[in-house]
Amino acid sequence: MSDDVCFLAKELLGKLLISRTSNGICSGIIVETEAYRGPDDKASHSYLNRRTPRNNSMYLEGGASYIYICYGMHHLFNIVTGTAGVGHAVLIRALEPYDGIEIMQQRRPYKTSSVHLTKGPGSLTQALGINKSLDGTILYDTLSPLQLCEINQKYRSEELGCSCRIGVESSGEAALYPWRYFVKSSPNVSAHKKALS
DNA sequence: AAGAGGATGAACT
DNA sequence: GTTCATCCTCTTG
Repeated sequence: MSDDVCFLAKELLGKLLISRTSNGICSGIIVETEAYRGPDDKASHSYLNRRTPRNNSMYLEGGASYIYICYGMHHLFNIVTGTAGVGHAVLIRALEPYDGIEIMQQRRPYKTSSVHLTKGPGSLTQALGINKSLDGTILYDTLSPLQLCEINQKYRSEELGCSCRIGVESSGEAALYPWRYFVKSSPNVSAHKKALS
């Protein structure tokens, strides 16, 4: 279906993201995502199938990670969803801390409450120790430093919301696409347009 | 070679 | 709600 990456962005809510580093294991439940849909989405780095050294891993087979640096200082973590050569990806915007919370707190330089620990795309990567060296990682391998995992967390459709995406105002019509998905009740979801559904 | 702008977060008013 | 830290990446010349 043409809305595949959007469908998957919603499906990823409730999945567990696990990070394994020399500091230990920690994980969080995905509660906020955004879909970026390949060549026809002006807000996507893969708009018009553009290829640069930065976005190369967006064109990997689905199940890989795409990690890049935003504003020169924040690492943003995406899950590639398309077939090889198609630049579809889902940005992970927020997690609910699940395991290894003390490790995450140690990684966060500011004294943040546990709510803020993994709230926001730049925050969660810092909490899980995600950086560019993990770009292109295969996420379904059980020994991977980054693994996506099914736990039995299901949400009813009325528990989920959607809105337009954050920080893409300059992308014209694409800024209006309702491709941000989130768990309404989660305190870890950014407040931005949380009320829309 | 240079410049503009960016899928942000934290602190402060 | 506003401001600014901070620097990488892409585009243009």
